[in-house]
Amino acid sequence: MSGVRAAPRGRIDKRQAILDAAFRVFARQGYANACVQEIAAEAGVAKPTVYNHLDSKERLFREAMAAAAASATARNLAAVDRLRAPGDDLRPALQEVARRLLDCYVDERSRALWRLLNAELAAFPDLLDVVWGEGTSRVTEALADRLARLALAGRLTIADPARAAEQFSGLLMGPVDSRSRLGTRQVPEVELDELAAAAVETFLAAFGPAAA
Amino acid sequence: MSGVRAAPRGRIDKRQAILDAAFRVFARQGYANACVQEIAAEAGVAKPTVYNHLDSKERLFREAMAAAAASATARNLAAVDRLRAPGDDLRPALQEVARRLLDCYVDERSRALWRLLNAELAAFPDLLDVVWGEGTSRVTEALADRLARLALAGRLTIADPARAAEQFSGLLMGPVDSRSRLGTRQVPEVELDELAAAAVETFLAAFGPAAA
Amino acid sequence: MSGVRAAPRGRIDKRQAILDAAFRVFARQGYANACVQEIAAEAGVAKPTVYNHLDSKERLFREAMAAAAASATARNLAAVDRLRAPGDDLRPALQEVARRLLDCYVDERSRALWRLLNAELAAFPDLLDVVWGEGTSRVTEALADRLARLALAGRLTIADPARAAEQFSGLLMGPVDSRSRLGTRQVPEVELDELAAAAVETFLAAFGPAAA
Amino acid sequence: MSGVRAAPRGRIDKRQAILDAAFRVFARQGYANACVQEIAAEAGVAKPTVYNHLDSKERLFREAMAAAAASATARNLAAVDRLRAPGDDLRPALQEVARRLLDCYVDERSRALWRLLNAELAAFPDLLDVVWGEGTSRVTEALADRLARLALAGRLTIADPARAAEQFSGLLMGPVDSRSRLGTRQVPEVELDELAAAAVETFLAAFGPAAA
DNA sequence: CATGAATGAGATTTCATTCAT
DNA sequence: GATGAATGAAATCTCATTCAT
Repeated sequence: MSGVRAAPRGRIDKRQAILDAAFRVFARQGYANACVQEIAAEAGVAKPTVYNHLDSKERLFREAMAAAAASATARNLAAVDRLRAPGDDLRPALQEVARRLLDCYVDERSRALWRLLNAELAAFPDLLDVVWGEGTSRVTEALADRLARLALAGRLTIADPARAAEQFSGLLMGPVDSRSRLGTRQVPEVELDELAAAAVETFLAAFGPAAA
Repeated sequence: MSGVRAAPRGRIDKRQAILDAAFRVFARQGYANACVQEIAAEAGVAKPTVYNHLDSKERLFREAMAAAAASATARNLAAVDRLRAPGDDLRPALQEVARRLLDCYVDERSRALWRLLNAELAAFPDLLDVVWGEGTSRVTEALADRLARLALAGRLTIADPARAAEQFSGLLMGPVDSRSRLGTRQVPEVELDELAAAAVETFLAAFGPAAA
Repeated sequence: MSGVRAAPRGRIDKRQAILDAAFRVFARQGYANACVQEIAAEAGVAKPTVYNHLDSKERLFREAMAAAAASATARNLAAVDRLRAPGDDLRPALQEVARRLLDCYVDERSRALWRLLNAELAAFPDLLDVVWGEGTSRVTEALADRLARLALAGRLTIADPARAAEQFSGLLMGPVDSRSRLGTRQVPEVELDELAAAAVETFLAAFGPAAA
Repeated sequence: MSGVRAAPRGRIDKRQAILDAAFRVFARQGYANACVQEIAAEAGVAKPTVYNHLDSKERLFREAMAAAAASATARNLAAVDRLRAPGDDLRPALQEVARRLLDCYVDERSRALWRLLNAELAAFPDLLDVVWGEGTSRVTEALADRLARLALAGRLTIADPARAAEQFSGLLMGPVDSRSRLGTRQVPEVELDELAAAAVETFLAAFGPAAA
């Protein structure tokens, strides 16, 4: 009666609401401790409704993880994409990338995704492909691609772009893990800025144009 | 030494056996999925015996984690200790430390400890103090101490030893996570050697005596 | 004949289709295990449509059973009716009746009806009236009637026709239950012939004209 | 402390109590409708205790059925055994056998066993071997054996003992099913006597020494 | 001290049934 | 009249934990 013969928006929204609720609950409780009851309550539906949309707790978990991974990957790739047009000076571009990647990394949902992936790797080995394969490794590859371009353009001195990309990530993630104590403490913005700057400093010392 | 008013060795041994079994089972199944039954079976005792030694599943988990963390920390500290007497050339010493730390990191029990820590951080926040505080952060501090000494001796150029130590770790852990796909693939020895060499290369480019 | 103020044929057909599907599903799964969902699917309609035609699973069951019972009874009565005009020699007529009753008995749907009746007797005591009262007992009575007529005509020697009819049935059902292992094995036609012949043989030995 | 170091009678008794309760509940409600909760309550134990003794509802059912079948079979065989020493006149011996078999047949537990067997044959095909194969068919064979001996001794005229035994059973079961309306009505003792007598009457007419 | 047996609490999942379209 | 979506109720099974021996 609403004129345009409303598309089944309700169905889509509800499925999405359930997946979102599921991820939140899994993030709080872990897979085994989370109970479907609570997910349903958090999504504002009855328990069987959850089972109408997703067949089982396992499926619920996989789909919620896949969705979270996709979203995290997108943000990471967007950050790396900043290197596409670096401008005259490379350093500020690299720092911006670094800073954005740190933002991704300290993001609540990203941390949760990471924790859950580590936690359930033994029980759900295929998550590795979904979360890591389609996520982290694609980001590293994208970064490696950009670095390779810059090396070709003579703006960096890199023999193995893949390893350079891995080290760039490591220079960010290692310290931020330490400063945030595995994500249990909020790291002030200014400290993140410093982390990014320090990582780029080290990276450029090793791979900058004058290197070697 | 036994015989004369026997020390309760059997009791201690059994307790240790239970804790070992517990860690193995927790590592395989995660905390929530592990059941005390199985731990008892793996330790070769009956279920109530487990409860005689450790009051509850929670306690069992905490103690097993603490023991594993202590052992991992010891290995890490031993690796770092190699920097106490670096020899004339710094590079081989750093490479040896790097290589030993990688060995620690890819170790089965270490990976399990890490997974469990991530997994149960929300449910057992105090694990952070036990595992990270007494473990990882002490290792980083020890490394920072060594680096600071070397800087004072003019053999490295380091403004912030803590950050340098964090970056050193990051240059190792980032790539090895990537190469081992979160520990699900065995990384060949030779590749670990290369990883260590590359990390030290980058580190020295940034913090070597000639740096800046 | 259609077109002109269409009789609600479609409705009737659909109701029948649902009842047929219901009986098939109940036969396969039993009452409690059958689910309305599956019945709807087997009938090619949606679940609420089933509820539009039949108010509840219980009702669905009763009606499906009643329909199956009516159909089985009709076949049985037709078989017995063969005795209405026995011909000169009684034996072949009796054998034909026996043979047809065996056919009814080994029929897939009949066996299912029987199984379901036994299974749900406790839960649906009224099924006894519908299935047995309107079915089996009417058949036995019809048979008794025929036998009584033949006794009156001096062609059989029967004191209690009801009991004779029951024994006639027993002589068929007992052996066929045994040979078919409760209907789980197909009994070859020739074996059914023999069973019929043997039953009639025994029956005539006891109740034949020369008996006494 | 009870002197003779009590054998683990409690365990055995409890298992038996559970199986008994299970059979009673299954008999009342059917397999699917029975719930373990109720079985536990009827046995006077907690639900998990049931699962400690029998792994699953299915297992519970199978064992309860097997036990009931064994007990029923034993009674039936004992009845048939009466033919071992028939005495001078065969008729009273046959009547006694018949009468005892009827007793077995109208027994509450036997009827329940029969109903459950029919009901769950589709879901548990192997019950056929346990209940029928080890039960009904063994009884029929035992009866056939006895009849064959009597035929050899010239006291009966039987070509096919197996079929004779099946018919003997049929002559009892058919009428008693009818009179008891599938076991829902109690048949008076005197009527059972008559049924037995009538069955033997017919049987002897067909297979008595003077037959044919 | 070690253990077999028992249990209270809670988890996943299924299903008959009803709205709103 | 037919259907997709939603739900209340209940069933099986598991597990941490405690007695009694």
